[in-house]
Amino acid sequence: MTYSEENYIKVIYHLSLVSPKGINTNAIAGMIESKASSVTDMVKKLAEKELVDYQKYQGVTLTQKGLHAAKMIVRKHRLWEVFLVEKLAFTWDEVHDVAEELEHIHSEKLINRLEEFLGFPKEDPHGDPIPDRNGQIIKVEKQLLSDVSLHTKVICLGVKDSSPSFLQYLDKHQISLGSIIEVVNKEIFDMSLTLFVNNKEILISNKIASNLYVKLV
Amino acid sequence: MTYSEENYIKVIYHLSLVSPKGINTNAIAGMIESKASSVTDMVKKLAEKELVDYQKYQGVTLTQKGLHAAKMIVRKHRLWEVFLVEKLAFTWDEVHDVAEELEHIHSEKLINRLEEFLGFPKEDPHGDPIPDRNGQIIKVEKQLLSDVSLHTKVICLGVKDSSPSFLQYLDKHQISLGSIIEVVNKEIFDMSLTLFVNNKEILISNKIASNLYVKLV
DNA sequence: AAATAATTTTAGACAAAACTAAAAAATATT
DNA sequence: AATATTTTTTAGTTTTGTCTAAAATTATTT
Repeated sequence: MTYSEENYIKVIYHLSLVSPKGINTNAIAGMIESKASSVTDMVKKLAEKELVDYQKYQGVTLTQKGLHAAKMIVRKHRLWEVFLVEKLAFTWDEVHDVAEELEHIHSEKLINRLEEFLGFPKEDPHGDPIPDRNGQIIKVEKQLLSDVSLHTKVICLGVKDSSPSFLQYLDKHQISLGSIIEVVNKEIFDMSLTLFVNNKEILISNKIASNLYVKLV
Repeated sequence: MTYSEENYIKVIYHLSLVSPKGINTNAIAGMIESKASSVTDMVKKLAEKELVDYQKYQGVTLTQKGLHAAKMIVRKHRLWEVFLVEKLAFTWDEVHDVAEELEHIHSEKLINRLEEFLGFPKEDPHGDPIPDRNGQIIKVEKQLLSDVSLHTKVICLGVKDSSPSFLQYLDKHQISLGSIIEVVNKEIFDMSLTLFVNNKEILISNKIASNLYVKLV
């Protein structure tokens, strides 16, 4: 598989998680930052390689083979992100572009050894699950911090939005994966929250709260 | 710089270390495993980018800019090799192909952080020097084990030949970078050596000895 | 249901990086 | 020095992945 093919497969995978029907040409073009005609060309090639099912004008879906390939790319991306953050002290917002390149390194031995070296992490620094070597994904039932009821203690699992400005905001307020958060107050007027984190009280807007995934206890 | 351009620059660099004149088209083609005509094409492009000096029929030499680019690629290759061996338990003979891919990851921050994480190593697992972030290379005066005189203690620095069969031989006999070796006996007839390594005596042929770099003490 | 709008595909073109085959230049040989 | 050989370059294709512009199809609106 070429660099470009891998990117298409990855994008189709991410889009199918959101809408499980056939993925449209334009949606793919938007993500890849290319044109619809380029997507049609590539999709035909992927169909010939039996990585996707494709019928003219009906969009594409991944085959079993394509799904597995996609998961392996996501696995690599997320394991490299863990490496960058945990071992090389990258911040949340710095990892994505580098991982975008590293995910294309072709060596199963490398990625399996890396996984072992990192202690078989189950999630990446954004809280997204890391597929295991068979493509199995363990899902944690997570909810948005904005939906948590008053006086509940939760643990931070990840983010919904992963734009640099948001990730930098979290860094600044020392909220990271695994942070223990208690909802101390909810303001009815603007739905802002008062949290107890790191032995301090901090105030966050509803927009922040509705982009943070957490789970109970 | 594209993947392919980087490979050409790297090969030209390695060839210029051996013969410091203009590097011929055929030599490059041999290393890249391509054809002379392809090399001519690429060399023209590199000349336009001012990475090499090129005159028809006279071979190429790296410019300052090209030399620096080459050293940065070699730096990445060798740092990744150290990572693979020291952190992911790859053996000497397994690292090259993977490092060949990893050397093309474009992130200065990544490679500088990796260098720090590895403790600023000065040599890769084959004993070859690692250029620092400015392209500076520290050369250690090394000699071949076959040239060491009797009853001398030396430390293993690297290999001359790096074919898998040789590297596997060394692994099997537990000779690695940093191994302390004493030459206990030299057989005049076939120039084979008896070594004292790891508290054991082992016998090695002259061919082995003349492919191992060592330094005194 | 016809007309309009949006999406998708086709057709043809281009740039990068490789190739083959033939021409040109440099080396080597007699 | 003339000829033969090797090396290098040119010219013309090919493949991969992209593009624009036009045609075909599907979706939406009146």
